[in-house]
Amino acid sequence: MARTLITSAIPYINGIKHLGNLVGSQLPADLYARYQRGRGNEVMFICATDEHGTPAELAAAKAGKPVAEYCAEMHEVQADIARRFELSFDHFGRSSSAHNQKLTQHFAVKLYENGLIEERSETQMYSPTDGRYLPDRYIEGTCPNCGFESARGDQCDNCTKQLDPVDLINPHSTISGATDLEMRETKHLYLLQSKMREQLETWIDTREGWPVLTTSIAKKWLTDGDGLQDRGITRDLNWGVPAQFDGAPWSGMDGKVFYVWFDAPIEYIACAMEWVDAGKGTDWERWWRSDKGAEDVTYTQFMGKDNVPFHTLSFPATILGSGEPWKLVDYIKSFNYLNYDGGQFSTSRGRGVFMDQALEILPADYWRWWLLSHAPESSDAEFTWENFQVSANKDLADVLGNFVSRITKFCRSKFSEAVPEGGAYGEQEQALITELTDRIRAYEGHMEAVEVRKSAQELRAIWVAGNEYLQSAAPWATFKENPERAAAQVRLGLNLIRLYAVLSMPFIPAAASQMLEAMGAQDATWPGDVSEALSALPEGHTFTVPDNLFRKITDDERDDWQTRFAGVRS
RNA sequence: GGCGGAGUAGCUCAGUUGGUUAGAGCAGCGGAAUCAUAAUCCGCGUGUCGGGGGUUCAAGUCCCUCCUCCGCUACCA
Repeated sequence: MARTLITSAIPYINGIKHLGNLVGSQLPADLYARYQRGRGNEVMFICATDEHGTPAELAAAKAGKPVAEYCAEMHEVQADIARRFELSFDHFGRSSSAHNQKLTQHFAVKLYENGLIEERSETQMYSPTDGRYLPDRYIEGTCPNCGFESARGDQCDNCTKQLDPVDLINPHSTISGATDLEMRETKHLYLLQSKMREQLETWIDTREGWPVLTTSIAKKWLTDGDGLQDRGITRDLNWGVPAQFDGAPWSGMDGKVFYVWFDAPIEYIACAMEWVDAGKGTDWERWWRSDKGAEDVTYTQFMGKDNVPFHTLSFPATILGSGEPWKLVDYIKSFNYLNYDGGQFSTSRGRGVFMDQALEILPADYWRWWLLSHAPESSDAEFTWENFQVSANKDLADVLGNFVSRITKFCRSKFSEAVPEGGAYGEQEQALITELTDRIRAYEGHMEAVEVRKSAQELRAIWVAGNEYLQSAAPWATFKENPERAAAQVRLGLNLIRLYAVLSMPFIPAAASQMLEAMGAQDATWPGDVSEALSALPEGHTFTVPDNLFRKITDDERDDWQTRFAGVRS
């Protein structure tokens, strides 16, 4: 049995994520995990909250809570929403876990021992009023280049020129507005990624079939300017993995923590340890240690394009640089951005639909289907309410939902709520089986290749094939002259419902479960031989007519939502 | 500025290593059917493949150039 390790980029703790965040990592990762499980493979699907860094501290302060308490609460909020979206994580961990702290420190020691970490002194903006060092983008001032008054310390939004905070005229803190900023000398640990440039480039160059988006971003960072740069992996913050600890081969790092991008990917591993603690499994090493059973694991990562440099370069540098046999990623699936109705989704400005709001409006399946069938794979994609309404109504309600409805109701009215007996499958049925076999094999191919949109397209075509069959077989007509023939046709139709449930489970798990339940199906194994799969419900097997699987989105609702979500999230 | 992605039918998008009349879904028009959620099925596409130039027997696909949109640009995560 093949084993698949799947990780989704871990969402930042700072608030509820919007649909763009969801479709960029967690949702496609869930699709793939569900598919692999459906195929009978052993799966470990990991996600967590990313809890460290300046924004977490500031959000906690704004909420008037200690940061640990704030993170614990927000973790629960995100975990609850993930459950309601039916994201099937085997474990949803926390980057602030004790396991991650210990493992992060372990990696740092190994990297240091291997000559890949060194101390460097630098000067940083410090704000006495805020009592903290300020990252460049938390400082604003007048751009020395174009005179724009709200230029950020890292880059001017007006003239796009890259800046250094010390260049700004009248610099001030964006947190407090304080202007008494001063440059202070501070010491940090640097990960010497430049020493690993060749090794990383060779690794990237030998990956096959990776998305262009993934490799092009990685190559750019490897070759741009002087090539891959060393990176500071500590920060002057209170909240995070302490950089000074028992057994640390350096000193003077008191009061500093590791940079969130250093410890966040390590949480992928630590999360498996949390999974053991939670009593969900016993052996995390057979997933993560090549010397302890993970050599035959296939590891796939999902993320938005902004995460690519850290997953193609920084994290592999950590893994490879440790010199220890940790599992390295086999395939990196990256996504472009989803835009919202002519602009960007914006967490800070509250623009667009957020995960909790989406679920207040409609069940998860509607969102899952639209988002996945329009996943921003080849380029940025756009969410519009009209497109959402049309897709959901047409694909889910009309093509799939109505198919289930028409066949079950016809059977109930002309036969009973049991699979009709008599008659036999003939040429027409054989033709359908042939078509479905081709399409299911194509569907599998697209899923294996993590081609999300193509998979959705193929699944839809599989649903359509059922309607085509019913239309040409016309059991309502044959019933009048040849009830036996109609019985066989309806029997096939009912079996299609069960088959569709199995195939659709990765996309729309709730509806798929309803279909299985209505059909009283015990067997939900993936179809090998389609002819066999369409005999799973035997003659005389009882079922119930389910409620309509999907209701239609009305024009009024669409207009209402469009207005409601146009402005700022309250 | 640099780098990357994108530009194909009214809309959303497919188009492997260049190879016959450029495809799908939706919308639109016509028809069939009446089991079903006014659902379904069938038929109907003359598109300067962003503009221009080039290579080739052959270019949506390769090369050059220009235009437009988006993203990244290393201390947000």
